[in-house]
Amino acid sequence: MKPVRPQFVPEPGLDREEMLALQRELTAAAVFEDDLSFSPAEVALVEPVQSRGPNRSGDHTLASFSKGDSLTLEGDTLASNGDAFADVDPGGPPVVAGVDQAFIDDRAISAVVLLQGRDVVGWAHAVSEPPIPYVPGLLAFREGGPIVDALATLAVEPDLLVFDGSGRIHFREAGLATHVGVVFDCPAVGVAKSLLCGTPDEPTDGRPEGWSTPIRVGADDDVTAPEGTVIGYAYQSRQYDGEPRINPLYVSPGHRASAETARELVAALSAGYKLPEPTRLADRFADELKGKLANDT
DNA sequence: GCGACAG
DNA sequence: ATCTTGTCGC
Repeated sequence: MKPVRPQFVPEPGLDREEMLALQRELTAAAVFEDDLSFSPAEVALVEPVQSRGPNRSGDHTLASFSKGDSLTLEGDTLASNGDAFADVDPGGPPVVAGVDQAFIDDRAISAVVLLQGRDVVGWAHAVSEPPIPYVPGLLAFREGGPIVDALATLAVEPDLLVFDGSGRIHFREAGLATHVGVVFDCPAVGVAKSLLCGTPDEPTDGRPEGWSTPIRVGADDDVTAPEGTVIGYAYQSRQYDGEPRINPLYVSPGHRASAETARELVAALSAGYKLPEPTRLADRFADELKGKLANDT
């Protein structure tokens, strides 16, 4: 896929004010309403993808992303591979991309896994040097570039992008999911493991599986959206029966999805683990790449 | 000035 | 994000 709005690609070398300015422009282009070509029910998963047997084509194994995953090191963005897409079913369920990152010293590994229903139909990755350190509110300028590079190698257009990080739950409503979603003008949702900003309607501790509560802009919250706006949801994707101790997920719209739909999509994509399958698999993929990269270098 | 803050 | 053993439970 190609960036539809290259002017918003997070390039290195910007100072803080320029990054903030870019985020404000980006937010104006973001759509926090449903503009999807499918419904959450169409991406519903019942069981974890990795526990299934050989898929339709029979040669993908999630335990080792073994098909076409050789690493090629060249240039600043050192590697990417957008191959292995022969298995996409044109008439099948929506294609969902999960995106995550891992780090080794001063290198960032961006990993993308493509899911169509319960089939892994492709993956891609990019290795690069993070332009800036982690700064709350500026994550897209640290991880966004390599992610765009990896996504750009995809031979098919995903119907949905799922990120590990916030979307609209962000000081300027311009989290990683929103930023990259707008760059590709692709429906996107953000899935964070902790809350960046905003206020839950109710306390989130010890909630049962399936529970959720809105995240709103409170009077004391430093968020550009009007007070009272629902910018996301706390969603309990998994919980233990006995002593509840799993924290909820913080789901928010990235682009072209409402907060409610973002929550429903994440619920439909969850299959027994805390993280929804796309993000969980991307996380595993990133770890695997990290291991291979640690040796070779 | 102090605090709080995705990954 | 990353550094990491054992441990409780299905």
